[in-house]
Amino acid sequence: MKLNLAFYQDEDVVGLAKAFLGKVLYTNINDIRCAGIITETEAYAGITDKASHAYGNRFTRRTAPMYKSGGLAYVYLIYGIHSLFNIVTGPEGMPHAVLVRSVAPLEGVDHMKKRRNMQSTRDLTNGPGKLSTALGIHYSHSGESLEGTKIWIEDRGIKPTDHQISTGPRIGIDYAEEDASLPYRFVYNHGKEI
DNA sequence: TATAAGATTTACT
DNA sequence: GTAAATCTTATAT
Repeated sequence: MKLNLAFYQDEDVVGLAKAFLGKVLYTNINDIRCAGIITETEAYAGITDKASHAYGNRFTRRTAPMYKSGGLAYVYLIYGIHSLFNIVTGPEGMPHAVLVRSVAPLEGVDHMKKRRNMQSTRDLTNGPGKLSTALGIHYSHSGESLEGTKIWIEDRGIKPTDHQISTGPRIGIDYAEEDASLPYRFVYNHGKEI
């Protein structure tokens, strides 16, 4: 039930960011298997998006995976401390990516707690740096294929309804000027009946 | 080589 | 609510 490559290679990165809500992110790192339901995403739309690392067709060793065809991980270090996990989408040469900001713990919860040095599941994976730590994702995994055995995404039949999804501007990108207010952030209000 | 700044989290006041 | 932690990357000398 892994998502196939065609799913990732859609050109509509904003639509895809929404479509990833409810999908399940799996990792199998150091022989430890963990999974979480994706509950918050942000779209980063290629070379025209001032919030994107690939804005203005900027190509560096860090951003190189974004330019490949969809279905890879783009992971980078922020503030010297946290690895942030992104899904590379779109066809080759079009540097679209979807940042996973939050997941709900599903499998391997004890291992996640251990990695995060926590006792309860509260706030275990509700932030981009937190979920990477919990799932064992490190910036050295950047460029890793999502068709491989370390990191992948499955459809487990969880489908948020429209009234369970909230939309809003992206977080922490004040530098992006007018693009900072674009409604590219999607939240799955999972477990709540509104 | 040097410098500034960051898709954040956590601990402290 | 405010600030410190911490280091790679991008950009400039």
